[in-house]
Amino acid sequence: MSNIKLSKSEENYLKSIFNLSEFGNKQVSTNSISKILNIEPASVTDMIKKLSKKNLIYHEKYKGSTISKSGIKIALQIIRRHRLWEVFLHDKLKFKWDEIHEIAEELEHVSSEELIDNLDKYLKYPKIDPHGDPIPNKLGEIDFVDKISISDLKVNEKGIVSRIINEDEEFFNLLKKLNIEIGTEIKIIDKIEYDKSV
Amino acid sequence: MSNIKLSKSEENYLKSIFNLSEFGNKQVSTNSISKILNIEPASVTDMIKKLSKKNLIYHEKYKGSTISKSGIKIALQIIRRHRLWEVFLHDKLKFKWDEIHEIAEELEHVSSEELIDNLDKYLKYPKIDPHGDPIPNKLGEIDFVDKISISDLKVNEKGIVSRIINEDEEFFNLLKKLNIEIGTEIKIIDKIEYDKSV
DNA sequence: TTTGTAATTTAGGCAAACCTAAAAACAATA
DNA sequence: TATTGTTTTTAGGTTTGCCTAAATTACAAA
Repeated sequence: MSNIKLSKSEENYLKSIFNLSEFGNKQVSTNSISKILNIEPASVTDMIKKLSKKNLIYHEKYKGSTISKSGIKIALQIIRRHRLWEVFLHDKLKFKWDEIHEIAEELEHVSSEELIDNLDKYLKYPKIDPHGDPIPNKLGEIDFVDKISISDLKVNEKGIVSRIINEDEEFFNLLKKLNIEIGTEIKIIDKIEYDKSV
Repeated sequence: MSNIKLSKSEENYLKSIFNLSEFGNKQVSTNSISKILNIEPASVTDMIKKLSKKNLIYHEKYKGSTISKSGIKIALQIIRRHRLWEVFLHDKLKFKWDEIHEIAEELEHVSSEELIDNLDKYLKYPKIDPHGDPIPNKLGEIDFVDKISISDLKVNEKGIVSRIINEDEEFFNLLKKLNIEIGTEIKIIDKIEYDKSV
């Protein structure tokens, strides 16, 4: 069951809805999907109808959308593919960690299960991707690791960068200039309210 | 110039036209494209118009199509991607050589030049793919190797299988049963006219 | 040279995934 | 509660890549 091949678009919507919903717990507004995918709200409504008909999400008119169990399952597989490809691109093809996202965004839609399983094996079943994000296994299970946000660290406390969430280019460049990568030990020197400095 | 991103469809047409044209030398009929791509002739005509407008092929109404220089260039790049991915799938991910074609068919459309260059490097610049077909380099140049067709071998002559052209499943299965792979030494025992036996 | 058939093109349609403009529902607050 | 502003949906288009049916052209055989 649930082996209906989805289009690239459908996959991207599902992934976004999953991400916005915080593991399927929150209702997601049409507007937020629109913003994240850079697609007009009217078009988002179209796709919401389509995904609803396939029971991948539930939709309450004018209220918002919730991702279903089977929707979550699929979203986790897409995320799994994405992150495995990121590991490959970074570890094997020697791409910088700030160049891999875009390419993985394409590769994640190549939909051979055998391909992903063999890739997983080849990479020795990695648990996190080069950004420090956990990689779901074949069953969609995620190995969580204790982590706190840098903005929750207090002044003078130390930590090790294990995950970089913000994905815009400016931020990437800032980190690059500061030589900050996954594994780098950092120490909070000062904090600006509504922000944080390192 | 010529850096207009092509759609998956356009790429597939271009690749087929190139293959049918024998390196751009022959005119290709609408019908032959239709058959190879499993798309109705009327639709092929549509796409021919589109590719003509982009100067990737020349078309004489009711006569046939010829691939242009820039068309060939692009086709070779697609073939390069396809064959590099096949090497990866076979050598690294340990797919059987008869499973790789279909997956490479998808991967070849992921259009990052840097990705392909890094993959090429990672695979140590292979010259042939697991089927024995030559892999064009970054510039589209191909390293030819002397080869003759098995049907041109005479009775009792020996040869080494270096390339398997026929791509349908039945034929794959036959070769598998006979344990024939790239590199296998074969000897012609008998010949049936209009066919060949090993 | 005519004619019949096969190949090709034209014409008109459809689904997917977008869009803009306008209507409807909801929410916030005066 | 009435009004205003924001979100969401509906309605109607567009492009891409396909389809079927019908018309046109090419070509070979009588």
